[in-house]
Amino acid sequence: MTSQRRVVAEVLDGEHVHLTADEVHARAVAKLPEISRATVYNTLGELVSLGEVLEVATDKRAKRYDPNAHQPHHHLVCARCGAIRDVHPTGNPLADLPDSERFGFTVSDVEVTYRGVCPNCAGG
Amino acid sequence: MTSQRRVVAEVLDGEHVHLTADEVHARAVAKLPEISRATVYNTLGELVSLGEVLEVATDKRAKRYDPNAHQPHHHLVCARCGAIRDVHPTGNPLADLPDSERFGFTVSDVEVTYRGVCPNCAGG
DNA sequence: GATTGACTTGGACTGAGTCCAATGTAGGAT
DNA sequence: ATCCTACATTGGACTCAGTCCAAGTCAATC
Repeated sequence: MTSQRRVVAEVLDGEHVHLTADEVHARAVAKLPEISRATVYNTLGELVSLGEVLEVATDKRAKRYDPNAHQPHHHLVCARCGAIRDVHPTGNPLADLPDSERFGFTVSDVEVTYRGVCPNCAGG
Repeated sequence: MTSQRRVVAEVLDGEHVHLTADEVHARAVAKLPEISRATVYNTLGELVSLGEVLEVATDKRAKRYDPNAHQPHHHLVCARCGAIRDVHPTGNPLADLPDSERFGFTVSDVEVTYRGVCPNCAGG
């Protein structure tokens, strides 16, 4: 493990962060001025492969990186400001997909994104 | 309504299509050779605003446009080849999000994406 | 101290999408 | 039928996120 990778891992440390790659890069630069974007992308890619970090694509702009990979959860996104909260719905959506709706697929994963308006945006 | 818009609407006609904007453009060009990409994007954007077509962002590449907007449904995506099927799970995931997990948001919508491997990719 | 191989760098490149000024056109007014 | 005008279309430049690659760096090994 190199100093660059350590810095990227440190940036992602913390529970409720959902940073874009560029935001990760910006924060990494603050700690290690000459780290490059390419290295940040490489390291994020490795962390994702290792299962340490999740990619979330809640908006259609940049992917976000979610360090809370070990507790399964879904996301609630504000349609106005883009704020993201981790949420834990009851029930298991995988169980809600009957065999007749699986078309022979081996279904392994489900991703749920709730959309709405956050109190800040609603209040203003 | 102009001929360009008619052509875009025609391309999207059909139940189980999930085309990217470029694919829509390619098919539109086959019917109306000089239609531009910008017009295809404009028209798709309007159809989305009108609620006639849904944007789906199942992979991290191009958005796809789903003309099946009037029957609520979710998507099942093959992790290998990207094939997309419309699915209709039982249950209502909105009801599965308790108030305590809404953080004051006004939640209006939920999007569920199942991932797995399709029979083609599994068999090969 | 030289070799090695993995890691990093920066810049060029790609793909998807947006923006904008110039041009074209549908369809109502005359 | 012709004219007008507001709106639609065009194409090209631009942005943004991300990938690729050749060259450079570094640490551990021989």
